[in-house]
Amino acid sequence: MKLRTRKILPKRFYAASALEVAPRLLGKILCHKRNGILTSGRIVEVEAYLGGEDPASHAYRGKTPRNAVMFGPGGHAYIYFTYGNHNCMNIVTGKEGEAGAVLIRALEPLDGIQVMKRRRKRVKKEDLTSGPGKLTQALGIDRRLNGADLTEKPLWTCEESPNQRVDWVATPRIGITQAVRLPYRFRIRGSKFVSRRS
DNA sequence: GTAGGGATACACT
DNA sequence: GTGTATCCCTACT
Repeated sequence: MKLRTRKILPKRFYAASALEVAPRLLGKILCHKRNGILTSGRIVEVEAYLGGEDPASHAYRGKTPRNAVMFGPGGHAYIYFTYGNHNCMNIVTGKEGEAGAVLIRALEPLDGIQVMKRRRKRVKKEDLTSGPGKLTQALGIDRRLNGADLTEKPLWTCEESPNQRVDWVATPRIGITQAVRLPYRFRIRGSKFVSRRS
């Protein structure tokens, strides 16, 4: 991986609503350093989840121990365990007290690809991070990082060039049973690394 | 197409 | 405290 200047995204990047922040996260880079090993990937697919007005959101029925960080200030990680096997990572958005988060659905692997292959027991680059449960496994992210501040190590988000243009499309979210028609899923157009389900 | 897997939330006692 | 329906999924057939 060639070294380029990567700037950590500031807190204010996450201050807007999940619907606004979600497309802006496309093209940004998610990094995790664990045991001295860096793994990272470019965000190519996300979904926005709002608060009380979004029936598909964990925050829809109000604050609980699980979803509490969704109600905190933006710029933190909301990580939960589901289906008995998988962790999913969201990025909390908005101000303290208002719920909202962006689910990271897929990445394009950048750093630590050999480590990802070992963790995933897969060799194809397209199989490493092309789904929300896959990417947390590849990057070694689990619930211990729930609530982590994304402007600091070991888990953070950054960008290579501030004004880069990203060509994206909005489509309905997937894997949910409520509010399935809302176009709250955002993908980089043409990326090979987006998730498969639809 | 579906088995697998475990946490969570909520309705009940 | 217990029962149970559900879940922002993956890997296999």
